[in-house]
Parts: sequence; structure tokens; C-alpha cells
Amino acid sequence: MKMTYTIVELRDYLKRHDIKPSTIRIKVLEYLLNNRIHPTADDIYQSLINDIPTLSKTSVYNTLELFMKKGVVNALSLKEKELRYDINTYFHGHFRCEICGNVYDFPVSEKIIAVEELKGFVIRNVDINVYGICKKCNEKIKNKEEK
Amino acid sequence: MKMTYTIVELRDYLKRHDIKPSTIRIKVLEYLLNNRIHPTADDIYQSLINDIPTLSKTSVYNTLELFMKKGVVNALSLKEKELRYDINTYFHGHFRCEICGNVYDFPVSEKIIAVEELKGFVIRNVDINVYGICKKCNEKIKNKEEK
DNA sequence: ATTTAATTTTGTATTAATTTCAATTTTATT
DNA sequence: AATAAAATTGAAATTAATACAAAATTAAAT
Ligand SMILES: [Mn+2]
Ligand SMILES: [Mn+2]
Ligand SMILES: [Zn+2]
Ligand SMILES: [Zn+2]
Repeated sequence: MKMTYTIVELRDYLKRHDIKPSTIRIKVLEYLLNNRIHPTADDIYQSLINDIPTLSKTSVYNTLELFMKKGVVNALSLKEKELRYDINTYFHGHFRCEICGNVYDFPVSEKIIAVEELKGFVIRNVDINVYGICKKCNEKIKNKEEK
Repeated sequence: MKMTYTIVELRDYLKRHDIKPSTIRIKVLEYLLNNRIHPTADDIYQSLINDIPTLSKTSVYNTLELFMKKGVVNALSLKEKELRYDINTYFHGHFRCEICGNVYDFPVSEKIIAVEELKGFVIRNVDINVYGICKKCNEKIKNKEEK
């Protein structure tokens, strides 16, 4: 794992979002900032359990719940049983590869929902979820076919 | 429930989609065509249990699974615990109201995902999910505030 | 029409992600 | 140091969805 953030930076990041910086919260935030793979709660738990042997899964859920409430993360509901979490809260779309399971980001214009049918509606959140085969996996398939 | 479809029409609808028309499948299809509310599996079960007292929930799940495989319905994963099902398989977006829970359809251009970042990706499915407060609920809130 | 095979449906048990919540531990305040 | 507040833990509960074998229904073969 890349070590890109100092403890001071992480603490400030939380404080800026009105979150008291506990050890677990700092560790979860650090993981999210350094591993931008849209991890599940279990991904986070499995990665931190070595560092914090007493860590409970409930704490991970509690932390993510708090992070969501404070706008630090967004939850992704991608037709999987587990939710994923995204530290990048800027508006963007997600592509999930059916083969490798990776989730890719891509840019989308937010004005796609500027339609007559939604006049008078209050929009809080927009999710753009695309499913298919990613470039890498697709190229692998093509190479196999050539042989 | 509106009675808009004859049994012959329902049977043909299933046959056209390569599905053997059993009693349960016809009833589930009829429900989906007449109740375009993006129902959950349980919504469907609760509505049919009066007609078919021996109906099991597994049969509803089996039927929906088959309908999905054959392209008769799409599943909607809308940040709720239960999946919803949509008989309208034409490309469109969904708006879920946080207050009344209703899910509204709205048109979207499919070319929103024609971005450089997805070149070489095979796109199988696109979901546009919007969350907020619907027009009706918003007007109710406004009226209360005025008083 | 009867037997046999294939399909559909049922009901029970299982799975697994998430939630609940009281007890414990840690941190802050007096 | 004592007390209060907040955070964390761990075990139990929840629940939508799945697995699967038995039962029921339907279709095919004799
Ligand atoms: Mn993302
Ligand atoms: Mn719809
Ligand atoms: Zn891939
Ligand atoms: Zn509403």
C-alpha cells in the first residue's frame, strides 16, 4: 500500500468533515485514500485486521456509515451482494467488469438528467452504473480467439 | 388491477420470449404488465397469493430469474435491500423518491456513455438511478411550509 | 389409456451481508 | 482520581436471496 498521507493530513481531512479522528477512522480513511478500488466493507476489514487485531467488522460498518453521513464516501450499489464504497465523491460514472470484477471510473455530464420529466423533482444523488467487459479482459478474449 | 391482457396474449408474449407458459409464469407476467410500479419479488408474491394459495416465494424468484435470462424483465438495484423488477426493458432512467418510495421512469439518451474512457469496453447494461424527492412529495412539503 | 420421462413447483434449510444492541473499552471533562 | 461521554466490540438477530430434494404437474412414449 502506498503511503501517501501523513497522520496529520488524515486527521485534518476528518476534522474538515466534522468527524472526530479516532484511530480506526484514520485507518479506514487512509485505506480508502490509498486504495481507490471501490472496496467492500470486508475488503477494508481484511486489510486492517493485521494492523488492528482487535478490530471488529461492526466498527468498519459504523465508520462507513458515519463517513457516508458526513459526505466522505458514497456507497455503490452495483448488482452485487456487497456494497462498495468510494472516497471520490465527485460526480462520475462506474463500469463494472463481469469478468475481472474491477470497477472503473469514467466521466459523465451531470446534465443528462436535465429532462422535462424530472422538472419539480429534487435531485439528491445520481448513479450511473455500467456493466460489461473491460478493455483488458476483452483484449485477452480476442487474443485467445486468434490462436 | 386493470385487466388488459387476455390469456392468449400472455401465452404468446411468453412464447415469443422462448418461455413455456405455465400458470404461474402467466400470472407473474400479467401482474408485471398491469402493475408498472417496479415491484419487488415480495410485492408480486403478496399480490398473487390470493389467486394461487399454494404459491411459494421460490416460484416467484424462479420465474423472475427465468424472465431475466430471457430478457422479459430487468432487475433494478436501487440502494434498497430488495431488488425491483421492470417489465419495460427499453432503455430509460429511474428516479426513486426518498419520501413516498415510488420509482419513476424518465428518458435518457444512451449516448451519455460514449466517452473516451470506455473505448474498447464492451457495454452490456447501463443503469441510471436518481434519488431525491418527487414532485408530488415536494409540493406537499411546500404547502406545509406556507401554512 | 397407462406408463414413463421431463418439467415445474413447493417447502425447508442454508447463506451471508448488514443491523441491532448491550457490554466493554477508550477518551475527554471536572 | 472520579465521572461522563464517546467509541468499539462481540454476539445475536434480521432478512433477501439461494440451494436443493421431494412432490406435483405436464408432456411424451408405449
Ligand atoms: Mn468511483
Ligand atoms: Mn422503469
Ligand atoms: Zn475485466
Ligand atoms: Zn414521493
